[in-house]
Amino acid sequence: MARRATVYDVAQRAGVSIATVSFAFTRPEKVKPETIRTVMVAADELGYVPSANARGLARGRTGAIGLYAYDYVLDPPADEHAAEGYERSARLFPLYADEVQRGVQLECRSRGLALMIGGNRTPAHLPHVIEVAGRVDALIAFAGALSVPHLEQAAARMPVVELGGEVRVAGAHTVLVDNRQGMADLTAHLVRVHRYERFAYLGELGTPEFRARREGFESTLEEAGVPVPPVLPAHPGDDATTSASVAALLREGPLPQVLVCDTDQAAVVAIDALRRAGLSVPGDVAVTGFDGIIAGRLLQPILTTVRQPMAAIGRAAVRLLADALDGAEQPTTNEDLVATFSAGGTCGCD
Amino acid sequence: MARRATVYDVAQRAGVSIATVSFAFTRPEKVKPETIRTVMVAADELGYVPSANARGLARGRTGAIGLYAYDYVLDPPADEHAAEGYERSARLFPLYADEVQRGVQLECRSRGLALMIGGNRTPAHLPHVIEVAGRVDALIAFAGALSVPHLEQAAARMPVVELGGEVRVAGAHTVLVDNRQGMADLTAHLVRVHRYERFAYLGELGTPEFRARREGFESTLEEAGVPVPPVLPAHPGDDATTSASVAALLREGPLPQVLVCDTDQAAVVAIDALRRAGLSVPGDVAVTGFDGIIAGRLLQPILTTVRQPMAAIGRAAVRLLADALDGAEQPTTNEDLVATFSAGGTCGCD
DNA sequence: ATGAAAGCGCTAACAC
DNA sequence: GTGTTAGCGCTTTCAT
Repeated sequence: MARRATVYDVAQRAGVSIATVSFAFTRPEKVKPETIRTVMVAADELGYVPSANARGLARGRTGAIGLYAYDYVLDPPADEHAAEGYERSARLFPLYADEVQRGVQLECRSRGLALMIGGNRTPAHLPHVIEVAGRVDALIAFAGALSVPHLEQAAARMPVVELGGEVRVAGAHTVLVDNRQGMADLTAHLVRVHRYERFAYLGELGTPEFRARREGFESTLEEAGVPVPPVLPAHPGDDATTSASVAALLREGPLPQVLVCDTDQAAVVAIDALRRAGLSVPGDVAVTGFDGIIAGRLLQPILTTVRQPMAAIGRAAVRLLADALDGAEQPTTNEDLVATFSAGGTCGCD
Repeated sequence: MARRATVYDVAQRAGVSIATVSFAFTRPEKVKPETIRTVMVAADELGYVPSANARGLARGRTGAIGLYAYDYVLDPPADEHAAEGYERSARLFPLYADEVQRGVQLECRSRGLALMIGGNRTPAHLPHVIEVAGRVDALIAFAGALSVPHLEQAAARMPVVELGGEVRVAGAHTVLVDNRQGMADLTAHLVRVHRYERFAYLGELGTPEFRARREGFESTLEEAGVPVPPVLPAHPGDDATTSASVAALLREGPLPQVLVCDTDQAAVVAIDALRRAGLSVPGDVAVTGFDGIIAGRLLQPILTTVRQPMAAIGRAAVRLLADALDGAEQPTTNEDLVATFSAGGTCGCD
């Protein structure tokens, strides 16, 4: 590749100083129109492209924001076998994080912000997030994707917003969705409308949002005097575990009346597993999810779930950061969004 | 936000020189283990995060690659009215570019590359792509998203791969899909199996890939001695035009037997428009698409189309760039991928 | 094994 | 309105 043209080259060719070149690009109103034209011509001829690195160094800002997501959001199946089922899995459709990312992209675009999406394989002791943090002015992180210390470290040097979390880390802004209430609404529907009494619960407690969902579930059952089932393991991105949990449920019987899953993804996998086992959903077992991903809307019948405003979450995060970036040192803000119960057919309705 | 700690701070705290700090991070084998430990401790205490900008400046590389997509890929509906229909539109589902982007992300991630997704609102005369180009080591661009001069300008200073194009720009690598053959296969199916003779064609000729599709269509019809219809306008991201073209078709009659669309997105919109007009697809008019997006698989019946290996396209692009980046000055490579005819029900099959 | 010092390309005072 | 110049934080010879 040819050596990149620099301000010096352009300045020389245009017969002006490098400062003038710089001004011509960044503060055209301070430069004589004719001079600007001369500079632009020289720049074009040289194919000059300002170095974002140098600019960022000098300005102390990069003009980009970072997005840090879970690993599993992007990870493809490891082997060929998995890859086969993969084609038919929920992963074919955009999941929660994909939808949120789309919102982030849209908002970044309309604000002229570059978006940096982090990689991995980072040098030894540096957490992956640093890889991203070193090149952006602000950071968006999915709740649970970063340890609290790392979040705090990042928040100490730049605006950070945690997405969908329930924990308010010192210095980090948050975009919250009321997971607890959403799951409570869904559970209440199952108890009051369907009169279910034997529940099973598929999910995990690894992040604040999952815990909030579980809480909404537990508290509603307790209020209704319905026995609270244990948490059977299911992790986003690990469909095998979900299937295994369903298998265990079938093996150990008796079958619950309804299987409440803490993500749509788990619900989709669970329904598939149940149907393969010859059971009807919702005939033999009702199933519910959480998130509102597309795959759920494509099931027959449609998945009963709690819809998160995913794109809005992403947009809100960018908006928060953009404000923090040009506004003064703001107090940490928390944007609250609602999660809406959405009755489909898998809960037994219709 | 607190001032970021720099190498100087770390060096001072650890009682070493900045060079040693730098070495400790980048060439640990050249530094005494004990020194490394001292440095790391100091760095941790200070919450030191290397500045990617400074590093990039000094090294001449950023470690990031850029993705430049069409505007319409990301643009949300402009007004509220549009936003309403939006919910029901194909845009709900990932389109061609989204699927390709996913492939790009996956591959970047597994290679430890940061991915920069460009914004807009760029200073006057600089094309948007420059905004991205200034911050990355290599660039991926969708065919037609950039003018040839811009592509060449970018290619002069960094590895560039053009996605899905048919034109081989000087210095740019390409990932090609045989659009011509794909469309020829589809058209042949319509001619031989269904014996259609009255065709309509919805699409555009604005990019090499679209032109290639049209060529595959035309040549197949010509060989079969079937009259070649004109191109009725339909542009990705502009569903209104597509609907208008369908309306014109209905108004001006007689109805063709089959409507060949050069994208799935156009096909989905066209089918919707036809059905709203009280027509049956494929009963009254058969319709076909091109791309293989998810939305097409969800139609009743399934959309007949030509499937592009979208994720594979994205991955191939990154692979190409990564090779170019660490390999020597390579000749421009062209990766060829196939587009597979996929018979659904909208062509009249079943 | 470690330190000194010269850039990398650009911005932003501050002069003129 | 334009030029001079001192950094921005890091890498990287070249000495030591």
